[in-house]
Amino acid sequence: MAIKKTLLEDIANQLNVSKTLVSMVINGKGDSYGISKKTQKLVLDKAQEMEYTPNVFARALRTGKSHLIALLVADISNPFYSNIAKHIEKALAEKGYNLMICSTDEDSHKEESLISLFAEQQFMDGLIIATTATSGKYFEKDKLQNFPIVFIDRYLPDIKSNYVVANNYQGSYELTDLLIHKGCKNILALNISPSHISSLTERVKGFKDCLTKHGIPCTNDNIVEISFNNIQNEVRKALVKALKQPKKIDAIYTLNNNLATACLNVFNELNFDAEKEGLKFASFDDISLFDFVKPSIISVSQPIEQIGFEAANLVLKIIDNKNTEQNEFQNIVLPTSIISRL
Amino acid sequence: MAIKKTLLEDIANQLNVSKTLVSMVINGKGDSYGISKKTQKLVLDKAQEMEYTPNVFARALRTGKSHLIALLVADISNPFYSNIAKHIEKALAEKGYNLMICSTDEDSHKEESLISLFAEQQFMDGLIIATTATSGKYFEKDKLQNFPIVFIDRYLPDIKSNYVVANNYQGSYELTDLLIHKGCKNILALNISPSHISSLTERVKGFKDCLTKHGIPCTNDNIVEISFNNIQNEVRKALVKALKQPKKIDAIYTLNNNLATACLNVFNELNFDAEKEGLKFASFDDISLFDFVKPSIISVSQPIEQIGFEAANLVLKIIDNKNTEQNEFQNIVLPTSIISRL
DNA sequence: ATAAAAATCTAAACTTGTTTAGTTTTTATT
DNA sequence: AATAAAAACTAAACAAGTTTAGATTTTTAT
Repeated sequence: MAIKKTLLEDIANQLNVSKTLVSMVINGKGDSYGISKKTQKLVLDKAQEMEYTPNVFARALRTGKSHLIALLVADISNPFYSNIAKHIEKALAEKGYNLMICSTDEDSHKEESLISLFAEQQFMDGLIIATTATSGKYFEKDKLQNFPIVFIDRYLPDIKSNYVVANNYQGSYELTDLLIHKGCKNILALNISPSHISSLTERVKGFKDCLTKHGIPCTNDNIVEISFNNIQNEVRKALVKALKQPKKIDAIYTLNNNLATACLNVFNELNFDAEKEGLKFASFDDISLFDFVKPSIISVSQPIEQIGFEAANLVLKIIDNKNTEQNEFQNIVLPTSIISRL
Repeated sequence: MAIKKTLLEDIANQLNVSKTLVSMVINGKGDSYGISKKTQKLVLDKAQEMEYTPNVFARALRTGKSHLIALLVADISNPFYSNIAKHIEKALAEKGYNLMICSTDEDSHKEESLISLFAEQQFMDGLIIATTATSGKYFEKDKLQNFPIVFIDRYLPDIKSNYVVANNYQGSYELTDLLIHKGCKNILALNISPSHISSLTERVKGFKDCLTKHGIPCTNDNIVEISFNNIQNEVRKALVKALKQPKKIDAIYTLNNNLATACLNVFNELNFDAEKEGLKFASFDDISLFDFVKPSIISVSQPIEQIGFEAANLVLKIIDNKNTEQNEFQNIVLPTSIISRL
């Protein structure tokens, strides 16, 4: 029924040569191993004729290289991650690597078991990860020491590592600055938990520092934390509470795109017209559809294409350098831009 | 430097048993091979202690099963696909399978070379694909005959296959019907090319059939085709042309979400207020942010979660049935729903 | 105590490539 | 023509598991 796959040996038998020779030629090492041009052509032609495709597993088993890179993110349906994924995939494909994408659901146990599956026993040649880990402890285990890992979006401040991130502090600072210049004095920031991840702590810091610089006090009421697994309900509760406080808030700043969407939903539910109420709406992370959303959204746009490109190339570079035992960590911080829409 | 990985043999040596035995126990076949409970516990404990993880490649090479499923879509950054991907991944993970996602960019050459890489030599145990192929010819080649493939979103009418799709005809018909009931008489539909794919032809058919039923003529001017690689420019051209036609259009219906976004962009560019102009805006594919977009969008929402779930389970079912040579193709067509937002 | 039966375990083959260490063939040199 | 050097090629080991066929050991029955 199923057609038998062509093996190296089948080609070798047809041509009366050794499978060693066939392997060498197929891998483009014919010249360096001194295989005559004539024989090389014979092999290549026969391989094509028999539609030979190498068995990925046999090759990976022997060479220890799978040409697979894993991408671990909290949620591949988040446009921020799916767009990064697209650009990573593209950059990797150009170098003959394939990408394997998995979601961790912001669950560090799931993250660890995926890393264990992928990194140990060299299933993957490398890993690009938006980690949900609290600390770098897990990444310090012996078995991961020599494994190429590039952190994106978030890094772990307590360990040295390779990472590619946006300048979250700067972006958040600038956005806050813009709001203040537009006259906002009582901004409600919505943060998401787990909030220990670096991108969020830096956004919070940028927000607070900017308020401080402008002499605006920042109380506990100014930053509310929403849990990842119950966004919609908690945002509703937070907004309802904030909107009926005596000291009127004049801006809402959501610290990522999930929160922004949840906020918009609540506005709809409550039939709340932010623009009419003189409330500015701002968010970290830009989505293309934000251009058409009401109320208009002031946002911080991350250099998504560049993050993907840099991450892909960095992980490949580390893989190449693996033998040379170079141990210098690369930290790439990319600038964000404000999209003001006003 | 790098810590040596634990092998089956290491465990066997430590316990003075054969690696055969260790393999059996680790794979949960201890009982069926009559390994004593005591020995099983010893092995399991030692494996845990030594942090054993099997080499995926050696296992896959010997068993011919990788526990990997590939998902091929045109563009993983399209929210429709990334959301499906998320649900597929979830359903597969529950059964111990991992998902590998790749983009084809609507390029059938890229699609074929990925399929060749994945399907031949059993790199993947199965494939879920939103194909960009024009015909089923490629999928009829001998080497793919016994390979588990599930088509999603689009199927190929000229071959028998397993597929999970939304009822594109019905959804499009209902949407058109709604527009007509709202008084629209001259609807401009924007289609995307390559337009041969089944989801689009059926949406077009639903659109046309509904017009016909209502006695509304459908001319060439009513359906404009936009090419995937130049969406923004071509949509602009099409809209500019349509808007200055003598016979005023009273609705725009984009046949997928990419076109909807492009349209919105053009509205912005032209400073065109569709609602003020009495123009209804409708689209196949719903995105959550559509809830907040101006102009408001009438849309057809596909059962994304269900598509993902069904596709994942179908491919696993085919894999299970592979031995039993069952050859009945499953065709799952799921209902859509209209989101009217008016 | 001993044969038969049941329980427990293992040596070696096998999966399909890549690589090492070498052999055979051809060409060049004296 | 004999020898050295270069060119072209190959046998066998190897990667790390799984599986087959069979070997021990233990238990049961007489």
